[in-house]
Amino acid sequence: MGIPQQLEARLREAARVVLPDADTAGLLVRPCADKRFGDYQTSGLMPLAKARGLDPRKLAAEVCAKLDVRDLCDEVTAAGQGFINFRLKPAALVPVFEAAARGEHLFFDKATVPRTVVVDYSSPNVAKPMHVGHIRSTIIGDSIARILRLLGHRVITDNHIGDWGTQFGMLLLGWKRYLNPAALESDPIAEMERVYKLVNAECEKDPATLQAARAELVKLQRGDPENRRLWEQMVTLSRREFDRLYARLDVQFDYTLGESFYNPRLEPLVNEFVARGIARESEGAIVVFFDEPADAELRNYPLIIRKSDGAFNYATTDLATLVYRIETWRPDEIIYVTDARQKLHFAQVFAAFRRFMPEARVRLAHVWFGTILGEDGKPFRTRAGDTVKLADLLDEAEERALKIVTEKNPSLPEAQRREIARVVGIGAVKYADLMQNRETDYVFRWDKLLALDGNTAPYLQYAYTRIASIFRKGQVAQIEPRLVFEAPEELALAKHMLNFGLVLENAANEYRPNFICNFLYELAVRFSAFYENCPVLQAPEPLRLSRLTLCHLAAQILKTGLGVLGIRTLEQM
RNA sequence: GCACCCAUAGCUCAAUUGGAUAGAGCAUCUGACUACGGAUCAGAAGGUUGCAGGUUCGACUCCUGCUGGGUGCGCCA
Repeated sequence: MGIPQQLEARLREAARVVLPDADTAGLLVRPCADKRFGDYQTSGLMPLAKARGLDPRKLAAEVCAKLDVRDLCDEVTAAGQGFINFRLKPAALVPVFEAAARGEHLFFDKATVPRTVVVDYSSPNVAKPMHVGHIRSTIIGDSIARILRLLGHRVITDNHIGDWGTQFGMLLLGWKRYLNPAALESDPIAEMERVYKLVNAECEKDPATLQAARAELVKLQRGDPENRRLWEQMVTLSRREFDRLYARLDVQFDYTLGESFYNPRLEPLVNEFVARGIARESEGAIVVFFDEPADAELRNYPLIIRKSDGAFNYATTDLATLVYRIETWRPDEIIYVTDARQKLHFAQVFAAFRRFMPEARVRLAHVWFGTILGEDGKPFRTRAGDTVKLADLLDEAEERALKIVTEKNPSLPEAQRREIARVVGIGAVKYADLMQNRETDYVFRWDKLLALDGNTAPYLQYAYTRIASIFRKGQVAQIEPRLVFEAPEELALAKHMLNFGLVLENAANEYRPNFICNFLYELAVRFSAFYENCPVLQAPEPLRLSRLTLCHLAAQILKTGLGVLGIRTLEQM
């Protein structure tokens, strides 16, 4: 158990002595925002005092008197309106750090009760290029999956690709009429997109073309062998392109079960909804109405699960997907990572699902993120103007990084510079996206995504390489863990590391990778201060070993923390 | 029309169950390279947290109203 967790446990014990019947679940110990107060604080006694009509200062003082943390803290004080502040005793860090340096832990605990969590993210559409709009879902989803895995949970990632739907009528028609085989060879998705757009434009003017496209769709849906074959080819070609991008992004999926996978399940599902009275016919469609008090906010937003023409829509597919996941993996939780525009849709699907399987205890989370805006602050519309393809963005990022690596380190062989540029460029793009609160709208700016200075991934990677450089230069392979504190920068660095576990937990609970970015950036800032003020290799023993221990652990946290963001570290850059 | 989301420094963003004096980066200005990588560091400046009320010991955070922007709303996904 980590130090903040121990403080919290002791605090709760003391609070129970003073207030035997109190619910201490809300009694949390958190790092002090202002270090002048101490290292950790609790503000949780004030609500308890208020509920009982007690004087919060007095309560804090009483709990403080019962609090036995002499082994961990120099100073524990009741302060302000009813806070308790803790200041750690440097000696208390020694066993924790020595254990960490021996590889026994890295300042976090694995979950005692592992959960099974399905994470649904990325979900590109067949025959369309992945553009910047897919970056957030892919990167945030991947990071959430990595965080949960690090914390010891069983994670199942599933890429719910758009491989079915009405667009295939036009695609099939376009394929048959306008396909350029050579273009398909060199850039399949671009060519599929081209013929799709051609037919789409034609349909708007010419009813006959629209009719023909619909006929192709019907043939596909009825299992026509020719159309089925073409459709399979479209899916295969698209997935090959997606996989190329996922490889560049270092993103993997356990499953890629697209919408088409659920086709056989749609009709039986709708029938059961109707048979059980959850859905009913309305204006020719089959609709779920939310008339129960629990679903009051959806009262005016019914959910169509079968269209009046008999076809199913994405709500049907999402419900079938949900049921399949429950039956197949028995998850404790399912996480959907999509943009904010789908909030109502998921609220509807989740509510319909609760009616269908009220006994399911699964937690359903729609992890949404802000709309992508252009630099003018208006929504970034792919249809209207320039769509920035993800592949082009990554190319540009790597090019910029290569230029800088070549400037800084011209003596490195080109292959190595290219590899560094790849890790730095992709890392910068990911970090720029992950570091901000996912709920705020996302302004797409080349400069922001490709920035290599300031609070960016390269800054963190650079801190890591400086540490690697120390070990290289000192020819230090293994260290005997020691810990002595001389300079204030050493203590500040060490204390920060203790919070890695809290941050991982918070990031997992709130689905907010940016908490980890903040933590790592602060770690790197503290490391830089340490680096400026505390010579390592030239320090006399035992200071040298102690500083090497701090360096080693800071590097481990940087590597692991960047790792759960999907960002790699380098020994040299 | 109804619902949801957002508004924080010039710009892009943080702010850990409602907690103490709202923090970073970029840009601007001033400094620091004969210590382990200057993709760095130290410092300055920059704020009526959209407006007006309310709840609270305490509000960027919760409630109400308003302004401005965005998104969605039975047969696209």
